[in-house]
Amino acid sequence: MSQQRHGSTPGHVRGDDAVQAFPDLPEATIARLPEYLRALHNLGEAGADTVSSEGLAAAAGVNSAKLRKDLSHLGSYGTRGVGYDVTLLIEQIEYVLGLDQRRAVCLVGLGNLGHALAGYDGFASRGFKIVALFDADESKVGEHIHGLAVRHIADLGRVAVEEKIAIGVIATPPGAAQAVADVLVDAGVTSILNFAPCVLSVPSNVDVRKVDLAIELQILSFHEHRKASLTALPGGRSAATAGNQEAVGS
Amino acid sequence: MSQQRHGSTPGHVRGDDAVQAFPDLPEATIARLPEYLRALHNLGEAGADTVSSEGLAAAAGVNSAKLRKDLSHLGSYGTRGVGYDVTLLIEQIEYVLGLDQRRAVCLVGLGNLGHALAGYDGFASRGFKIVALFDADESKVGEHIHGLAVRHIADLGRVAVEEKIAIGVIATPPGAAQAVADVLVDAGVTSILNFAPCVLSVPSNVDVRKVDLAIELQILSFHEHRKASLTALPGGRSAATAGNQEAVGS
DNA sequence: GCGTGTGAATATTTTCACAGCA
DNA sequence: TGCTGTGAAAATATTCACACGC
Repeated sequence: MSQQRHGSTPGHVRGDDAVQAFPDLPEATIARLPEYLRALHNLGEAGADTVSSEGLAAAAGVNSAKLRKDLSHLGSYGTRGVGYDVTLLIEQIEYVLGLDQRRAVCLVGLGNLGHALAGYDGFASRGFKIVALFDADESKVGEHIHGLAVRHIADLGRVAVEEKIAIGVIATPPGAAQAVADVLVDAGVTSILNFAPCVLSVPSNVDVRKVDLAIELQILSFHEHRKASLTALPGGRSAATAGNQEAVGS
Repeated sequence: MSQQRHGSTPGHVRGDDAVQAFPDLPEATIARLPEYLRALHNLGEAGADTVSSEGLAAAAGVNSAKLRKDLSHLGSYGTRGVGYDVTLLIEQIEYVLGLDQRRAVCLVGLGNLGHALAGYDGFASRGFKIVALFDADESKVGEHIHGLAVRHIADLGRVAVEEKIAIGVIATPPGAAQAVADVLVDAGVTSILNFAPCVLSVPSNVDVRKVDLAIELQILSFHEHRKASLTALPGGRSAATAGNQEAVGS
């Protein structure tokens, strides 16, 4: 789902400069670590000191085998017969995700969505700080949104360097997104979260993740369509298909 | 990334009531179809009648082999030596995704994010119509947002049935999300898009997709962290790792 | 010749099932 | 005994490379 491949030189030629700061985690595992982290924080706040793979898996909505395999990639932080130490595991995952250092984020495009993102608590509370807002619309420049002044996009390059921006969030219309990405890249930003429904072209050292709300709905639409066609079938399996989240609501 | 598994009874026992309305498409393929569709619409508007797998792949940010394999699951809609007919392929993908019928969507939770979603053009323009807004906050009820009145969440069940809601979008705080999901499920809604950072527990016939903005940033943070640790290495590979989007920005 | 459609090869991810440690 | 950590097996997904039809 990530748009990038990472790690290891081609052909599996490794083991040379082997003392790598990171075990190279499977991409699928990385994508789940934040969910484990959130679940652990919940459990911690609820007063749990330790949690079993079964319990954490339920809280994170995965099955326990997958969770254990994922965590085993980080090393051994569990105790057999007991479970995982909540605090220790939080620290460990935060370290791996690089959340021990708070990263500066800038947000470009303050339309509907940009406004909402600027005010989204979840960023601040989970290791990120929005330090600058940009828009191309002169009439928006100077406006204060959730305590931050909107700057003109022409200042993006300079400010990105000054403020040591680590991640750029693009919430512009699709037509403007590539130009914004180019400016971010020129300013040395190597991670981009793109909400614009378009493909961005960036150098190979830059990571792009894309969130497209309409795509999510379209995927759901497919499943609706399919469910409808199944129930209409002769031997239809009573409308229910197999499998689902293992979780038991918090 | 989907939280559900779909299709086919366990153990691959199929071929009985085999005349299925759908080829059972791989989940990974389904997740990419909306992106192909968007790219095709762009190409169509730009005046293209046909497009090669190479061209469409570039516009969608994937490689051409993957694209051809994906499309081959839908059937044969290309012409060897020529490419794909843009209009025909659009129709075909829209049919498979069930976008030929416009689906009714309701949105629950009109905080920051909910507001933005209520006004998001991308929904209307890509096959969906928001037909109702709900919030638990009495002071918000009655307020008009982008032409729709906010209703009290107590009406959700009734309205969902009346309006034949196909998809529920949850943009409430995490503490309220499970209760909202329960109401949606009771009202017969079988597809949920969840923006609340929590796991939802639902029956197996209900599909849940989750979008968590902070998780996306945390995944990027991991890659930042790793890139930083690589450049600090002795034999570090010049900061650039392998592979990236094949796309050339529109 | 060009570019789709596809079988075969590879890579990745998930799941199983159980050995081993507290 | 209970639960982690992990090899091995199964299932999915991606990539290769080329036969085939326009």
